[in-house]
Amino acid sequence: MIDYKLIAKGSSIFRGLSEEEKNSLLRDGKLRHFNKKEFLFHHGDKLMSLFIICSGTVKISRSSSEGKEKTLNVLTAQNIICDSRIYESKTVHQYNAVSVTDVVLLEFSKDWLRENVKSKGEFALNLLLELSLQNQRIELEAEHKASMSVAQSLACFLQELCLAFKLDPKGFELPYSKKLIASRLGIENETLSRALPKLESYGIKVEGSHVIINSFEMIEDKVCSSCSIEGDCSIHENLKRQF
Amino acid sequence: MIDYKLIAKGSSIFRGLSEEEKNSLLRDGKLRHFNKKEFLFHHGDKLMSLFIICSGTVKISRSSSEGKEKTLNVLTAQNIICDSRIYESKTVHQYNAVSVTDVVLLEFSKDWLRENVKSKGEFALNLLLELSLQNQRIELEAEHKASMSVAQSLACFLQELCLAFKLDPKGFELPYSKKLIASRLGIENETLSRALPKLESYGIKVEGSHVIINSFEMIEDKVCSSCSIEGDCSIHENLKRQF
DNA sequence: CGTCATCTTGAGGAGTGTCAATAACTGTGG
DNA sequence: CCACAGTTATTGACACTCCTCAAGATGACG
Repeated sequence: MIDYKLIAKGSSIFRGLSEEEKNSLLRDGKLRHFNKKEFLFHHGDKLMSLFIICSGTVKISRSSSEGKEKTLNVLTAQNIICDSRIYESKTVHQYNAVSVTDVVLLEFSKDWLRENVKSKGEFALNLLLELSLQNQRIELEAEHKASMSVAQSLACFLQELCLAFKLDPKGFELPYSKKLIASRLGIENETLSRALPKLESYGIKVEGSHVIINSFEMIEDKVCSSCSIEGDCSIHENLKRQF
Repeated sequence: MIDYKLIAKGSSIFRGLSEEEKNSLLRDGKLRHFNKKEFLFHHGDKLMSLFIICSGTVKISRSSSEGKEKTLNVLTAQNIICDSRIYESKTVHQYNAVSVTDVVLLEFSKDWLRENVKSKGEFALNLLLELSLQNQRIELEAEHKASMSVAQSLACFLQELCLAFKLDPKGFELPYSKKLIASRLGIENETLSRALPKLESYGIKVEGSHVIINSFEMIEDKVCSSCSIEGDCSIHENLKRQF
């Protein structure tokens, strides 16, 4: 029997809280199970809860008016699924959330969130930090997409993936399909295919779904140079927590 | 003598608070004056404060490694200038903030913010809402940039501008230069110039800096359809507060 | 072993960035 | 008030990147 609450306890939104506080907060969570390719919620559903992922992978997506589906994020254990509209008084989900694998979640109500933000100052600060990190990630991605070629974005993405999943750079399998990666990067499948051979110039070799990373220069050169002038770059820390 | 604190009191982060609370919070603000084209802070400066704009216009920008400057946002009275890294323990600014016109601000310290988040639950909720709206704006813009042509983005932008500044659609002057608009939209000046004539098909005519908007179809069709399935679209409300 | 989804490869085209030249505007000092 | 310099805006030619459509190739799975 896996202790899902123990996993959830490691989520960043509980950081710095006492054991009692964590347990008290977690007591209100409702355990939910989903099979793969199930919708956790649809765009347009009434927004009632936030979730903490205990196991599995969840895709956050939106389908545009032209029928195309854009993947906004791919989340795994200890990440929270929290539509940022939850802080508005009465709204609907802006996204779809679909399980990629089998998934276990803890569900918390909107009211639980508001109550605990008001009464627990430390918790409020954690949420503000979480939201601000999300903010930074979105901004950074927008910036990357504007200023880098597809090959560069992809190199960056693979290196982040390797760090986030703690995979062996000397050789690992892609944790999810190229189709999902393309959608996540906001490009077409064909464009992704064509970018793969170009990665050799960044010290990355991809054959099928097998990846070998010889250098992390993209992250060193690009991400860090754009995030801070000082040497103490916190982006790697943040990346690990946000994937 | 203008009462700058009265203007600041109207900022969204104080919403729902009592008069006493507002006054107590505002008591800690330090009034700052800047001439036009002055830096409020540079990318890399130690992050110490947040600001509320009392009058004037401020450009938030970042200069990329290739020396190009990207405008991330343009802010005016009652907006807050708050680098989202303020919620991290010890960091530096990620952006530059430069005054476009003469500017008056109220400055509040990072510690002031943390203390009041902890002790005033309603204030914490306001900040979470503010941050989540920022989040939504960035996401929406990224999405627009990916799915719309420059002419569409521009039409959208001008219509938002008109609403945000409460300008007369039948004829108004651009509140800031085309160069700044291009930078704000993440495009080249030349591309902006070439997009202007195309706006006629969206019911917008631009000659020099004079703009006439005959219909708001872009906002109706594009923005609202992408933000919510339900009829009660809150984006106009949000737009007005975020410009 | 056949079916369906995923992935790869090719050819063509639309849109935006780049470079360069010129025009319009702004502000300054004489 | 004008002359000048510096910025901002427009227009043209061209290159490059990515998207689209189309056809195969590969792989997963019943």
